[in-house]
Amino acid sequence: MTDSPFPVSEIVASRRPHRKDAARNYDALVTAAREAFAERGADVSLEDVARRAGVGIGTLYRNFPTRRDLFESVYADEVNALCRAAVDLAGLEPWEALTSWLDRFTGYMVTKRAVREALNDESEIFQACRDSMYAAGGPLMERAQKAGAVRTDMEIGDLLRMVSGITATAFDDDAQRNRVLGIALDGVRAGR
Amino acid sequence: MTDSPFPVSEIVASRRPHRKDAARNYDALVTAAREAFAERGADVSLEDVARRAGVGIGTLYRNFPTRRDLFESVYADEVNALCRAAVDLAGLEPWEALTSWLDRFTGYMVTKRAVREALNDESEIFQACRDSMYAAGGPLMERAQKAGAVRTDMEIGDLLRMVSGITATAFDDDAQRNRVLGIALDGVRAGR
DNA sequence: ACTCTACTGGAGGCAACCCTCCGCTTCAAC
DNA sequence: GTTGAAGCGGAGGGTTGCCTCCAGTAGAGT
Repeated sequence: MTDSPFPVSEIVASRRPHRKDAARNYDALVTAAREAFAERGADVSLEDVARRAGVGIGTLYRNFPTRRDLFESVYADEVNALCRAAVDLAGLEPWEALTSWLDRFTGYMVTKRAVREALNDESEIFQACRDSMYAAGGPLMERAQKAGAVRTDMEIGDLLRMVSGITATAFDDDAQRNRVLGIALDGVRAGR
Repeated sequence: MTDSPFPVSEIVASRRPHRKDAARNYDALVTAAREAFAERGADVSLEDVARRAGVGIGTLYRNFPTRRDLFESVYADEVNALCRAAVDLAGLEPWEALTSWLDRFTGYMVTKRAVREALNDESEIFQACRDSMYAAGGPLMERAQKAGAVRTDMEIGDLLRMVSGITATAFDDDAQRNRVLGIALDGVRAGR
């Protein structure tokens, strides 16, 4: 919509079709795919996604010629939301702001099982997503570093990989996941 | 073979068939499967595994009626090796011993992409694997805790999940992976 | 050496999913 | 309101992987 400092916004907008029914179907597909990826992993059957979205399989293929195209759109959508969240957090204390954002990160990243691979993908759109995410999270990180809350021998990419790795693994329950994440984040704090 | 404190050893031994050709094929299958899982993920085609092992698909299915059976055997094999490694490390300094073992952990766990799920699986054999692994790693952990090297508000299960989560994610290179792992392990050290 | 048993391997039927294609429908511009 | 273009959906052909079944083969005890 409005211009944004994050390249991913352009991409998200440019892919959505113009006609009314087409746009509605496009949205339904992305939503359905997000849910499907979240609960059955990144290799759900595309037929299943189309069914969830209430559209024909042909419509899915017209919008997303390959599985990757679909995943890219879902992912870009989440990154986009995440970038906007980073801006809203500027008011908080540096460490607080950073961890709150990481919280959102684990929340939005419903596609997390597949994010692992996306993080190292060379394609243009993933590049843009990564750049946008670093552009969103980098400042929070640097601010926390300048404030002496975060060690200076690491960067935002390290942190995101750490967090996404941990949150993507299976735990007994959320309590354990948070505990472990907290421990790892203790390693991130400055001054040991 | 010889009796061992780790339940997983029994299981590994009990599954291997007696006849010579059968045993040879069994071994070939487990090895082929380990390689295949390592390089193409846990959903390789079983036909491919059989081909790698140089046996017919029928032979594979006789030994391993389901994909899960095959994965269990590969996994149990690795856990078994890992348990034995833990015993050998008793001589080192507590912290050193623990981190060396974690090193082996990430090395042996070629099946790591699938380990994530295995860690929470309820089946008998995974239970035994988990128990064995905790029995092997637990003492190293506790020793490090008694020595004041590791924080006391966590246990071996937390640590293994943390490590396996991080090592299973994609990184630019090994240097980054080790750096991030090191940071997380700093959070594990006592006395912050 | 012989036999009986356990094991072998791959042909083939089945199911799932992929993706294309095209007759029908809906939109929006005029 | 008309019309042409854009979009719709699902039938169906192709591919791939799963798993069974059984005629043939090789090991172990005698």
